[in-house]
Amino acid sequence: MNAAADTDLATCFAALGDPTRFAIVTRLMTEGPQSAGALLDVADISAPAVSRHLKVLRQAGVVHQQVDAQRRIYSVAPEAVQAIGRWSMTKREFWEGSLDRLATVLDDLQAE
Amino acid sequence: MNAAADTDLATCFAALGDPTRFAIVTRLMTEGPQSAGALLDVADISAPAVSRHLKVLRQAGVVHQQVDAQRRIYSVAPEAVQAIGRWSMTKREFWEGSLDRLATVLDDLQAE
DNA sequence: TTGTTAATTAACTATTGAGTTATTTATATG
DNA sequence: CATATAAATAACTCAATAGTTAATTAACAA
Repeated sequence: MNAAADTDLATCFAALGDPTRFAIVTRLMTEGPQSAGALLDVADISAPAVSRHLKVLRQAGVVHQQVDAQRRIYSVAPEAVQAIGRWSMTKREFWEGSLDRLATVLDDLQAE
Repeated sequence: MNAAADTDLATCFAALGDPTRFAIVTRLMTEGPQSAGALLDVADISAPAVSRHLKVLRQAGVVHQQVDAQRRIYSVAPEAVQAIGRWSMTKREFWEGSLDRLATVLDDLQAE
């Protein structure tokens, strides 16, 4: 809601705006936490390139890093995805005529 | 849900990732639709710069343009904000233990 | 110790992107 | 018609970013 939170959100969007990083985050969400090396095939790029993308995501607070011996295990930060959802929801008057219809959207999601 | 939709979402995130563009979108949502000229003071930049930001937002589907004589009136595209919200919601298992708690979050939002 | 694996950092290149001023397009108005 | 207003496009500069290969750091294993 405040200026600082908005800045963080824009940073978050910027991090997710890169196709490779979006693919990394999608992969981590659908397949669960994995190492930097396991993420190498999300795009046809080198290990250092993936490493730098992960650094951007980490600094934006989109992913968390967990050390396991030589491996670094990455996972999606729930708070980040939640923050994006909250942003959309607080602006919902722009995509919904009334709060009543929100239930319908949620019902649709459950039906998927 | 499909690959094309994901690409669009990443484009959307990229558009919102720039601080100036995020400010433009926030302004349009809180104050309602307005002309390119009226948006000039969202940042200390020239009119052509604002114009180009609006073009990026329009091409990403984040804003709509409406012609009114010489003026171009811009407004936030509800579908874009909704799409972002849906993305977050479909991934909610990463930020919520169960669907039950979703109601609590929505209650919090209503209480704001 | 020595070698292997995992990942990051360093150094560099090429492209993209955001900004500028000047110009063009289009509409309204004296 | 001539001029003013509104916005976009053109042409350009500079900084940021995404990619590369080579080198470094760190932990495990023979």
